[in-house]
Amino acid sequence: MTSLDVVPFSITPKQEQILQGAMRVFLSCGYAGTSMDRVATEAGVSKQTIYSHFTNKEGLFKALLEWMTLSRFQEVYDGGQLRGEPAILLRQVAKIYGSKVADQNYLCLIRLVIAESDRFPELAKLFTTTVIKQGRHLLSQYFETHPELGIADPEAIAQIFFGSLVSYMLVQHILHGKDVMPMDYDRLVTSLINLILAQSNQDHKSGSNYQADS
Amino acid sequence: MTSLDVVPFSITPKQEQILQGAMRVFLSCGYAGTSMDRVATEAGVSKQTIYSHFTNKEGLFKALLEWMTLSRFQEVYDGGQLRGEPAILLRQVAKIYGSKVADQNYLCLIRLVIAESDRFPELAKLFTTTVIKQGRHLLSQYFETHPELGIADPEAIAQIFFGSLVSYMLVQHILHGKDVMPMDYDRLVTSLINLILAQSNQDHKSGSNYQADS
DNA sequence: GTCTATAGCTTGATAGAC
DNA sequence: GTCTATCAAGCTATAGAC
Repeated sequence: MTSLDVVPFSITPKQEQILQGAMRVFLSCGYAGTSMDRVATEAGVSKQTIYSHFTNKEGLFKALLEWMTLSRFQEVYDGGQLRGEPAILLRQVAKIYGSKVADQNYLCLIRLVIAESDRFPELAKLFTTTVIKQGRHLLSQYFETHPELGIADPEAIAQIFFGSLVSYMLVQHILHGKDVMPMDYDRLVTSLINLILAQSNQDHKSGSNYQADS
Repeated sequence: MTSLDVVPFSITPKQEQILQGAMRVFLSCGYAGTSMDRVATEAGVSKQTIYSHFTNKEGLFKALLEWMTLSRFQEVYDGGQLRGEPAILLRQVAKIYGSKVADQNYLCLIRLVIAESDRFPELAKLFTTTVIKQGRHLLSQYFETHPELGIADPEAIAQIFFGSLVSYMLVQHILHGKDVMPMDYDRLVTSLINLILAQSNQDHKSGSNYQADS
């Protein structure tokens, strides 16, 4: 029923031509706001050509988002395990993340995935699994192999790390936070790294600072 | 030109009836996916009645989002300054935030604001200013009045705090992360609070842990 | 103020020539 | 495989009765 689990992407030149056009329209107009006529014009093909390669509007949309999600992030996460000095590595990860995500096309992809997350939940899950889960897992593993950092819950801290970066991009660049509450990216990253690395400078009385009340 | 700066909201019963219907349709179908016929049916009025109260589809949409944004969050932020023991207060803020935002209608509002942030940037700015900026400011002020916490950059830490919560809600509930990478809210909040409060347990050699490389 | 009826246009999808 | 031509359905917005 769905081709999301295993995706052997082989794209013909014609299909890529169509997807490039579809990308321009879908990313700026959304799913409902995009007309197949407009896609045909933008891609430089006739409408029927689109329908012969992709079943219908829904099929074209799914193919586009799978294509963008997978092709974009396999170039980031193919490095395997993370290595290096904590302070330098964390800053490097934040820098790579910032430069990859701050790209206009990529921000629009995120916005579109969010916008259609109810109509196309499988695409949202694909995005979450491919992009966010893998990032969290890699960083979590790094924390686990560096017990000297004194991190009690690596998975949660990794989620906080990426979550802070995600919400920064979302609020600053998509929700126009840069106009009404600007904040320098380096400044945020610096505070974030100091926060995490400060764990290793104290005696580890883990969990002594709070009392859960549930 | 825009009525976003000062919003003296006085809604007649008829207008509220229309907005209630419009809310149901817009929140689940998006802007382009919503038809005025459907709104009319859902609200139990005729189409022309809508056009006589709100100029056009765009006017109805703007009025709806302003109404929802402002009415929802004045009940959260009217408490003024934050007070109390840090560990307890931070957990309380996270709890209130979690219960307010985890609401289905509110998640849909966020999704809609993000989805239309390019077509309606003013609405995105209103949302950012009303919801996120105010929260960050209140928490930042709290940190400033509690120097014993050893927080070097209150504004950045406040952004990290709310950013972690925002991205949790976004990834878990909107992007279906709860299905592919579940994480307990309390677990995240606990790690987050420990991270922030750990600053006070170490000697404050601020900025000694990293080296900026820009 | 609120309704019904409809104008004028665009939509997703298809048929048939080449 | 790719094109032009076309269909039925749905769209925003308005006109005019009451």
